Amino acid sequence: MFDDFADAMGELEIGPGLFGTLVIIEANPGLKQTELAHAARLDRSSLVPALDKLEARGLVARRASAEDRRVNGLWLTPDGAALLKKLKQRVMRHEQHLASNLSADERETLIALLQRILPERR
Amino acid sequence: MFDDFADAMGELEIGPGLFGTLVIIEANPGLKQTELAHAARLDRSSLVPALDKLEARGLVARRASAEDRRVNGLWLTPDGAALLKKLKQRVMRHEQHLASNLSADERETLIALLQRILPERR
DNA sequence: TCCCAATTGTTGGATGTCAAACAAAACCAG
DNA sequence: CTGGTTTTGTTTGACATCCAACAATTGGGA
Repeated sequence: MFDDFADAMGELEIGPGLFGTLVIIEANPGLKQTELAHAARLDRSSLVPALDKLEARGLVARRASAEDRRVNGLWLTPDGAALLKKLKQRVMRHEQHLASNLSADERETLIALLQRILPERR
Repeated sequence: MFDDFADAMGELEIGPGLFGTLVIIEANPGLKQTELAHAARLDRSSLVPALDKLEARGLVARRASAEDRRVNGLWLTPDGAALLKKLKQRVMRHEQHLASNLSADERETLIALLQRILPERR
C-alpha cells in the first residue's frame, strides 16, 4: 500500500507522514508542535526534522507565538496550501485505486469494521 | 495495535517483525536468508542484524550449506521452537483481544475484504 | 515575591529499515 | 579451462522514529 501511495504521489516527494502533517496543519492553523505531534501520533522530537524539511521547502511556517515565547505556531504557506490541494487529489486517486475491487457498500462495511477494532488511543 | 502487540508479548522481547521471522523459519526449515527476506518483505541487509540478534539469543541457527558455500540455511533451535510456541499463544490472545468487538461473522467479512484490497506483490 | 514544578522545542543516542557497494562463491559462454 | 556475470551475505551510509536529557520559559504555591 505504501508503494502504491508513493506511486500516486509521483514526483511530489511527499510520503504518508508528511501528507498527514499537512492535512492536520491545514485543519488547525496556528497549532503548536506538541499538539501536532499528538494528533499525528508522533513523538515531539520526531516532528523537528519533518517540520525542518517542510519549512525548507516553503510549505509550512513556524511563527513564534506572542503569548507564550516557548511556542511555535504552525501555518501552511500559500505554496503549502496549493501543494496540499494537489496532494489530496492524488491521495483520492490512490484510495480509489486501492479499493477498486470493492463496491461502495463493501467499502463502507470495511471502514466500519476497521473502526470497531481500533484500540482506544492511549 | 503495535502497542497492544507489545503488551501481549510482555517480557519476551519479540516484536512483530521477529515473530514473523520465526514463523517463516519454522514453516520453511533450512530457508536461506535471501528467501526469508523476500517472504518477510524485508531487504536482505535488514535481516542481518535481526538474525544476529536471534542467533545471539540462541533461537535461530545459521548453518552453512554443503552444496553452496555462499548460503546460510536457517533453522529454529529447540529453544527457538519452544519460545515460538509460547509466542503463538500470546499472539492469538492479542488478536482475539483486538477483534473482541467483532462477531465471528464480522471477523471473516473483515478478513475477506482486506484480502481483496491487497495489491499484488511486486 | 521567589523558588520549584511543568511545558515546549530541541539535541543526542539507540534502533530498524532501505539502497548501494563489496568480496566470496557459483555459474556459464566461448 | 577461463574470464565475465550472477547470486549471497555483509558492510556502510542515509533516514525516520523513539526515548531521555536539556535550556528556556511559564505558572503556581509558600
